[in-house]
Amino acid sequence: MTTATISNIKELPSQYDHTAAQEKWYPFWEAPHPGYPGGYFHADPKSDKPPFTIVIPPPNVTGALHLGHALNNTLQDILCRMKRMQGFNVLWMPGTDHAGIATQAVVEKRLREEQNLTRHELGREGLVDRIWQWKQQYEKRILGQLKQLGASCDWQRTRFTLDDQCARAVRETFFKLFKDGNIYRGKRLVNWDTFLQTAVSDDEVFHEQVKGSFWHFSYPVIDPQPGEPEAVTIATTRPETMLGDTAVAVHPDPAKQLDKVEAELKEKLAAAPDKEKEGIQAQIDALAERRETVLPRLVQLRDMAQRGVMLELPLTGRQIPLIADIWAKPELGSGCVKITPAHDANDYDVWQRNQTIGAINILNTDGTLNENVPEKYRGLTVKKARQAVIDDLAAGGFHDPETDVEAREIDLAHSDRSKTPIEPYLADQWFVKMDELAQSAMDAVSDGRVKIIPDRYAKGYLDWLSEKRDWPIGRQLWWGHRIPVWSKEIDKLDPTALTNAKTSDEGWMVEGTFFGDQTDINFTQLSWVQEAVDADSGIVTRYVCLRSDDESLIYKLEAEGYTREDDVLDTWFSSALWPHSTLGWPGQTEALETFYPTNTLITSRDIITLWVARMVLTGLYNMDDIPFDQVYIHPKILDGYGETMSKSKGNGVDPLDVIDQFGADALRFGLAYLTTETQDVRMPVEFVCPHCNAVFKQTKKNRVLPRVGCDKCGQEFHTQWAQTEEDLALPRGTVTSERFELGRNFCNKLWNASRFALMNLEGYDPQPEALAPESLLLEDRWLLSRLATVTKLVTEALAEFRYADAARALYSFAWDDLCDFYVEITKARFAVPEQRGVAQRVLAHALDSLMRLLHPMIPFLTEEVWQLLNSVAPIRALTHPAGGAAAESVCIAPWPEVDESHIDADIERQFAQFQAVISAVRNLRTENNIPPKEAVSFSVRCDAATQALLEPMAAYFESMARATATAMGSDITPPERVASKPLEGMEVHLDISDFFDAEAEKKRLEGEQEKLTKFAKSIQGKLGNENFVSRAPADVVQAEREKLAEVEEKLASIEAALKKL
RNA sequence: GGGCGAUUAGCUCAGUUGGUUAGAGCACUAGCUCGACAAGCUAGGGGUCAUAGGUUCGAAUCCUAUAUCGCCCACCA
Repeated sequence: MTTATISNIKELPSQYDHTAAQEKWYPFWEAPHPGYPGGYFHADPKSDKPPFTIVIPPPNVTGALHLGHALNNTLQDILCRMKRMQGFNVLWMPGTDHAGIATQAVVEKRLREEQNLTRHELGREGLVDRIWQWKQQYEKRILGQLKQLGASCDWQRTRFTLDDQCARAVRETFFKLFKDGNIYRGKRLVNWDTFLQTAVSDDEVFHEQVKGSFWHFSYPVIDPQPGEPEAVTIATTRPETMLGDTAVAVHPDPAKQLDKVEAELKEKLAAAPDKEKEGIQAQIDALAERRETVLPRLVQLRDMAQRGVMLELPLTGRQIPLIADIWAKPELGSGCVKITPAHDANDYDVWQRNQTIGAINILNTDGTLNENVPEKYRGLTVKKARQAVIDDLAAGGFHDPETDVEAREIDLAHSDRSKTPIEPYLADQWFVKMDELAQSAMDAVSDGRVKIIPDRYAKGYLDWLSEKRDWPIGRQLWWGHRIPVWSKEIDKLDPTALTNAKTSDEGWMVEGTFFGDQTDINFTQLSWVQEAVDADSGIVTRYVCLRSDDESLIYKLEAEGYTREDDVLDTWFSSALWPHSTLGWPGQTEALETFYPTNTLITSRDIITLWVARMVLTGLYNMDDIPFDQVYIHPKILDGYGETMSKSKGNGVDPLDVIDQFGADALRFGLAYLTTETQDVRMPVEFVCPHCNAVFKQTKKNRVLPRVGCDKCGQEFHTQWAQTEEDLALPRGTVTSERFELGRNFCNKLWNASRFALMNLEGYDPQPEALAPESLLLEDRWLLSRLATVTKLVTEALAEFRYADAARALYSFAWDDLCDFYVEITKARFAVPEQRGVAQRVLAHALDSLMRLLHPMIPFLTEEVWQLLNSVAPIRALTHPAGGAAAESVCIAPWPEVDESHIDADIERQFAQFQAVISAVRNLRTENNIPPKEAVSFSVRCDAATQALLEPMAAYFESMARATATAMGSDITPPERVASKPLEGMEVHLDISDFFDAEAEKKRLEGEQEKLTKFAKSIQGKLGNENFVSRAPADVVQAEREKLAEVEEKLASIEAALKKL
């Protein structure tokens, strides 16, 4: 450990060396210490301290961390470090997330680019191996970044959502849900990429306007009654899908719907600006016309639908029903709409409401038409089939190519990865039933067991859950937890086909017949079965869910002809278990016992539903208890243009770049300082030129370029986009933000204030007795009062996640109070031997407390200073020095207690008078152009009490303003030539005989006079208002009167001074 | 389309149940290398609190509308 002596303290650099501190103290914290065999960050479940647990939102192993992660983890670390100091047994559980789609996509992309291989060529195992390699590399990098940041995680417990322990929790949960009947197999529309032959998630889909057409067709009505329409007209942009139509819909109450639309339009019209009124009126007129032309027909059709009328679906020989459904819009087109549930999301919803119509999938996985369409269209691509269908419909008289087609811009979905159009595709899918689970998670928040902070975010959480939409959990990927279900089509007459599978608590193997005479494995404990009958074919499929990953069991199952599901589980399925799976569940571990439920979750708002809600629900389901009792949602970091930071935009900032340049402490303090309740953090991004170190703004243009030329020196450097060897040969330009200068400057200020204190603690004597209160001077009591106030404020603010408030309070205390005043004052006191001791003790104590209060935000610097303090002044308590030496590390030092007895408003007011006089003297000096080196003298007219408090401060006026107080009191006579400044209850006169500049002083006084006159007028205006005097509270009126008197007094003295000039 | 949030100094942000002359950091101006700190010190300049109404003795703060921006969700036959 550091053994600092006074002499080497004098050699400490005048700039804080963040790199050295980071390298020194992180390993120190992780090393074993007496009472902490696993290091300070390791949580022992056997500890008798109360537990405090946070689980990290596991970062994706997709890539490196960005500033958003830095913020998220800084906020968690601040809380953890504070709680540790407050005597809690803190567990911060670290880990990473396998992030199915994102990670697999990144690795596949690399595979294509580097080796020109597709995943199919590599095979499932090969690809998964590749991804594991990627994961090892990035996990290391991510965890390294967190350590650089100073995160005090319990690294010995690091987990990964795809490791064995998490896998066990996933299987157990899936099994439980399966057994409870909460998992079922259904159909789901997915975004199908016919080129890559895979489903892609919504956020991997981009929309592009393309030119297309809008075709009108008519479907004949079968056996219309006299007077009824003989055909219905529908329109589509995708004619080929008509081969999969299973119904045509009309609105169930077209008249009412038209009324509703009209009412909405009228409302809009009333509120609309004039320029839009015309357009809206036209729409209303069109609507009125529709009532005449279209509505009677729609009413007829609606009645026909209710009668069960069928339509002929041309080209297919099929008949489809006319149905009544709200999806049909009477205000649009013909008012009728074709329903293709397997290839359109809205039509899919219509099917959900009208189950009998069925759904027909007409596509193969490669995008060609399948066996569900008439033979002549089979095998055709969508494009070819479209033309064939149009031609055949025209030939059959169902479509007139001359009149029944119009050009239209279509917003077409494309796959981000293959850039080909997306086909909505009906795929088999596993679902989790959400009704009860969602309700339980809603209840936990509505009844306050889980508190979401700020509480406005609870609304989104509850709204989303209240839809209780079943959770599709399968993903057509290879990277993830493979669904633990095996299936086989079985003969209905198979004697092992079971009917009681779902009802028996013992499982389905009651008779032990499944594996013949196999009795070596207790299969019933490890599996559960569901059976499904396909309505059309009558084929029975049996699904066996395995709880264990026992190889021999799997072997036997597969030997029986069962095949495993290809799909893996949604990444959120494993993340949802994070709070309990990481603690060992389903094992009944000591850690789980001690640390579950966890206390606080800190995350960003975009995953409240995807992640937070699901953790609550699985926590309640698996553990029968909430996973955490509060969730703090922190702001997002945006760039200088107000856009979210992302790698793909190129506006991301690597925290390591910031740490290199400014230090982890500066990064952390800067982030905490910016974390306010309502605001997102806007952070202009700059390039740092590696050639000349110039910093210049990143623009929307240059942020996506592989090479950028420096604004200052013109030389080029490469960015994150560099791919070619040529670009990469250039030096790398880092990306940063000047926002962190605040933190760096503050750290440097703290460092130098600490250096000053350490240098002046020579001969420091802790003394066995408490410091006698009467030995404290005004400034000592003032500092202690401020310290107690700030301690209270910071403690309360951090408990309520008001990070910015805490950071601002500490910044202002350290800089404005401690450095600008107390330290300056002690310079004079240290010069006087008999005043040294008390000032040293107060200073050491204040610095000690400040380091502890700052440690959660600024861990490295505070540790550095703490260790130096320990070597110079090991005992620093003010009132109980017998308690012995300070803790061996600030990270386990007790959190400062608020000493209420120190808080003294009178003292603070008195000190403010001193500050006002100092400030007045300095101002008068500057305004009268008196050089700083010149000594001046001044006098203060004031009452006896003020005189008593100011007189002992004479030495400080000398040292801080180079001014000698010549007279103080009520009857002083200022010298002939003075510059005067009236203050509250005082008047400061600076003797300017040697620097007399009548013009300058006159100008100054007149300026001040003008301001005060204006102010006086505004107060007089208020007081002259009868209503104000009679209605405002008496104390407010009184305060205004006193204010006015004050101002008038000041004006009088300025007038006097002017007259004298 | 629905929901949420924002708009305060050139920039990034504070501003407590409505009550001093609306604050901070950066940037800017002037001056300062006195033994903590030039990443600093001292003193300054700079704001019609987005706009329009309303409530009130009194509005940056409360209400209504508008504009602009951002985020989440839904939708786009």
